[in-house]
Amino acid sequence: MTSVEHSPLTRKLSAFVALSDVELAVLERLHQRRRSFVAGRDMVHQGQTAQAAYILSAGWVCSYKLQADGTRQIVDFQVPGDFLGLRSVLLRTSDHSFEPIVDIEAAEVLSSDLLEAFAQTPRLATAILWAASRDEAMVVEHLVGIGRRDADARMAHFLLELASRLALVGMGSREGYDCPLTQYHLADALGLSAVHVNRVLRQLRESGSVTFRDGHVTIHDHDRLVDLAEFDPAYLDQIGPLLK
Amino acid sequence: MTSVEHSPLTRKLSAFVALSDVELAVLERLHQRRRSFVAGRDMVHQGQTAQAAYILSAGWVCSYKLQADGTRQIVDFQVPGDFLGLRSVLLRTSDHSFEPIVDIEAAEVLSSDLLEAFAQTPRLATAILWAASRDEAMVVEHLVGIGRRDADARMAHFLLELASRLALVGMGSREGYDCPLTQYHLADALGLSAVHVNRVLRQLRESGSVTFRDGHVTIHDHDRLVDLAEFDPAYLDQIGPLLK
DNA sequence: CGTTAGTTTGATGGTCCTCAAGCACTGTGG
DNA sequence: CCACAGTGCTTGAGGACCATCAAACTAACG
Repeated sequence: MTSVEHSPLTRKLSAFVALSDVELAVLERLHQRRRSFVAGRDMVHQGQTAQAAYILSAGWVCSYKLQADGTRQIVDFQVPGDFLGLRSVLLRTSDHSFEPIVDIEAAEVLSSDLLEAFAQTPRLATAILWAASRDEAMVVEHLVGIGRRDADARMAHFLLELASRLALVGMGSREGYDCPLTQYHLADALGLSAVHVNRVLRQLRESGSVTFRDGHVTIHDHDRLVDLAEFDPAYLDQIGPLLK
Repeated sequence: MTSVEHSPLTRKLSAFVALSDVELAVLERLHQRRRSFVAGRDMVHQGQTAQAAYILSAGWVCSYKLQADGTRQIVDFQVPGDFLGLRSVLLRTSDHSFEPIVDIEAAEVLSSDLLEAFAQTPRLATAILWAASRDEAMVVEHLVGIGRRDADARMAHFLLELASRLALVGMGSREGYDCPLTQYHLADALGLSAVHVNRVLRQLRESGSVTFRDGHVTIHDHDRLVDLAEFDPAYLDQIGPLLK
């Protein structure tokens, strides 16, 4: 490979905004402060005042809210190229916790780094705000799914969204992708019990739509899955170029 | 009353940030372009590229997403003092529709107005971004509710959140508030059927916690309701003063 | 005074939860 | 090398919660 290795975030943003060499350089410089976190130990706790955000470069993270009765609701997952706690930097809230699902690599981004980068390249600022707005749209879509889709459609939709997101950073395709989530993660994210998640997965597998097994999602029949989920990727694509 | 009449938004922001006279003036100037919309006719459609945001000054609005099968999910409600479509201005997406629930009064805010105001008073910019982040936290809490609370708790939580929000703009208290929503609105927001909403309301009424009738919510036993909902208002309060 | 929008209640059934138990695999210590 | 505990997956049985269908009732409105 002769080309420069780009970070997943760079790759993601480049899919939507043509970034100049200068902008690319600023973006890569945001990745200086490298950090590692081990699976299972929360990076940020609910209620904590965080002063830094992270750019995830390898591994998976989930952000969740714990309830008084012990149940938890996973709000969303972060995959390589995603920001983590961006809102907590721009403002000062951190209303949920972050847990690495596997050992992860992330770049710490201080508030000052970010503001400086924004000042240098406004177009980059727009691109990052775009990414943040896309994340928000995903939360809204998640809300719709839990409120108005049955378990099968919810699962199908979720697996398709992941496929889209991972494809954007070169970690999957329409045929499938690696996925370290357990059925408990799926349950906590989709508002189902782990037992029912298992049954839904079996149902999807036996119908020949998709198989989730041994950390790998295999999409057998993409069209059928899209039908089942009524999956409309508009909320992910943010139709049309953001910046020319 | 000898003091100046302030807009609901001003009132809301003032509860969290001490605004100077200059900042108050800039804020009031954002309210120049007054608009009216009639109940039931969408202000913004899903997919439309909106160039303006609105500050709601009177009436209620809901933002929702329609699905292919005809069901809809209400993502949140806007009450006086709330922004509408703020994200669509900063970026350019409008992934859901806005419907006035009653006839409303709103101030149209152009992208340029907003940027100008931000440039003049950075503290005001922070305050408005704070409000936006609070809205986002409400969506997250809504997600948690639909995913992990049963119908009674969901309803109780919803009614308490509204009480908090309305109290902030002087339109209600711990004892109750006026509320123009129908049981269909509640159903679409809470991910329930209208029939079940009715039963849940009856159950809450008969248990002496809260009564929702004839456009008015009466909270009989605030503590019981908080218990039932496991309501923790931390996500609304954004603890501590944002700016001194 | 019929029409429409919203509320109320009953009956029935499906989706999904809970409880319970067994299985496969991995890592750990005796 | 084997017992064992831990984690995650799988399947069955029974039941709760909530959806759906159906119908009656009220109030507002032209």
